[in-house]
Amino acid sequence: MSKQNSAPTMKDVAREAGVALGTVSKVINGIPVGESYRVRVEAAIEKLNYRINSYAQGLKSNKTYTIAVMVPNLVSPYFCKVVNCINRELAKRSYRMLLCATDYDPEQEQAYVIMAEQQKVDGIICLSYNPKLQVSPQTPLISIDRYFGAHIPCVASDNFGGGMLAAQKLIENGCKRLAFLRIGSRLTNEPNKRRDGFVQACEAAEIPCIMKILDDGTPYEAFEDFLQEHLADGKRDFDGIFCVTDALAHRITGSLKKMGLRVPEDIQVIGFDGLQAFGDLEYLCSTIVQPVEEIARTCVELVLEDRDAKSPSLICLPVHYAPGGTTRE
Amino acid sequence: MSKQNSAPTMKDVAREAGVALGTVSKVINGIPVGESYRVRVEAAIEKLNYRINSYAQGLKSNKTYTIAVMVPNLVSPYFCKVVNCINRELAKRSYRMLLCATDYDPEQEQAYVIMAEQQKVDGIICLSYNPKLQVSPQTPLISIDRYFGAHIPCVASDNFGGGMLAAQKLIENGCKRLAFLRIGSRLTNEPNKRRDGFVQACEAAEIPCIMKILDDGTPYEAFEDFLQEHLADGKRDFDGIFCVTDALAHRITGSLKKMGLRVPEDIQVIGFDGLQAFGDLEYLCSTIVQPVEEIARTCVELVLEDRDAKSPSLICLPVHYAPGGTTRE
DNA sequence: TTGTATGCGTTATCAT
DNA sequence: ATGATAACGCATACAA
Repeated sequence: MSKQNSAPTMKDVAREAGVALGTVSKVINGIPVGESYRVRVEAAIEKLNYRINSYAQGLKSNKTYTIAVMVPNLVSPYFCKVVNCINRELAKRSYRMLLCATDYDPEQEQAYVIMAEQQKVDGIICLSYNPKLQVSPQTPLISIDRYFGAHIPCVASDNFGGGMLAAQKLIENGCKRLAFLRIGSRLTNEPNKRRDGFVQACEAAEIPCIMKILDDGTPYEAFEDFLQEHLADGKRDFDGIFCVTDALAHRITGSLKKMGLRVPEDIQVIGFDGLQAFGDLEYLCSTIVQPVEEIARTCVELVLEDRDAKSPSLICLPVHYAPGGTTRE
Repeated sequence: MSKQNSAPTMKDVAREAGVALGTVSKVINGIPVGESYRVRVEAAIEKLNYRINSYAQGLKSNKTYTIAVMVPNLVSPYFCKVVNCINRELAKRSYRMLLCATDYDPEQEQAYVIMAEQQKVDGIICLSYNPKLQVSPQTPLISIDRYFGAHIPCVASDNFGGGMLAAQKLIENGCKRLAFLRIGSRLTNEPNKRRDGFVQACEAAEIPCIMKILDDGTPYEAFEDFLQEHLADGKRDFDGIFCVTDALAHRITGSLKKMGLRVPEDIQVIGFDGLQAFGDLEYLCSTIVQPVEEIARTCVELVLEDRDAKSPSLICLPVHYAPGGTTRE
């Protein structure tokens, strides 16, 4: 199915209306013209079903009303939610969204950046942990969850505070010894602060805390070994677990049940993200909820902001706790 | 953050390399030029960090290498998976994707179509049940899951076959009386055929079958009343349920458990879609799996296909069954 | 207030 | 093989 040619242009409209090209342009852009002219032009537009050519417009005005949004994929519900919210915020402002799914591949990320630059997007919102990402400074760039440098605003949840909150909630609910579980990129990024907050709150409460941190790519089974080691045969090295994401909390809860442990009666589990079944039903586990709508709104506001207004380099938005059945409330 | 001006143009490259504009264009487009010229031009491109301007290119060539993809949202995991797969297929072919989330709102859908036309996209892939959607015939359009007419190719799963398969599997697993549950748009669309296939297979096997079909917007509780009515106090009007989607199967399973019924021991449940937890873990329920990758690939192939090659008006792709713990295997 | 002419960055046609 | 030049569709400065 290839495109048919010959969509009507402004010139066609002008001829149809019997006016000059410039007049048509003025009508379209809301610049006052004589009433009778306006009516004729509008009629011609209607009659020919004229649509302005954004490519000609963009070429001329050097403004494309398009933002590129880069995420690893649309498999993880968190990324989906981020993209969904950003899409809404952009649509509100009549901006278009170019979606770039990178599959965590630095080469694809870089390729998408080049594409976006060629495409003359008005900005890029990117969720990437690739420290070597090169973006020419001409293109406004907003990062989610990773701090690239003072010149690139980063928007994130209050990961540190969220980690603290997780520890506090577990302790409130009666836990005496805690564990922190994480798998993911070892690269510095904002979500890594979840651990720091968690540890600090444990220390403040004088509650012991064990860590198990796996590098990306390690098979999940390593966690099951860890659980066996600390919880098998009635051993209880800890009675509360904070998982770095809801996805991990979900799998860990499954493993615990397979071991014959009851959640939340024997062990309580808290995740992070605030994911819901099918995006809008119950929480998958007790969790620290990220303010995704606010993150999206902030990113969009920043990326569209006038460059002169110097943006903050890091914005952390508040999280909250939501019970989801894996803690004793 | 507004864009800085003055990205280098072909003219700058030509000046830097000391050649004519046309020569630069040829180098970029792989048209043979003298070796020494090529080298100089490439060096200049590198030095200036030149990026071709897609807007100028698109204006000139009337080809934008952009496809608009319209879905209701990125909340439902099924839509996310569709978008994810289409994105991959487009990226493979160096096409860009303009994402349009419509929220099921016909006005937004129509607005997005107009936007896409202005944007001179090379085609639209749309998942919409809006029967009144107007798309000018110049823009190649492919529909997912809804048949609009012979001139608009529709790509869908074999919903009828999937419905049959669901009945067959329930019967194979020992069910004697079945039920079909559905909620959603009453408008004619491909997924409605799931019921027809299910009914036909029940009739062929001489198995009785009860339906409960709710209009969009009806509160979910109507299903719980239905279940009470037919299954409370040891009554067993049916022992197998086919739900029109995994999302519904998930909720129904929860309701059954709340009623004290065991799944799959007392009642077996099959859904439709093939959704997995976090997009890549276990199935949420026993299910008829849609071939989303193939659907995506087919849509992309069709939308990019030469218009002269007259496309089929309906393509149904085969589904398969996957056990997911809500049936007795 | 209306119309004309020029240029945005690229491609393609045409002489050279 | 290379370089000058004319479109593509729109916006705008400027002339009428």
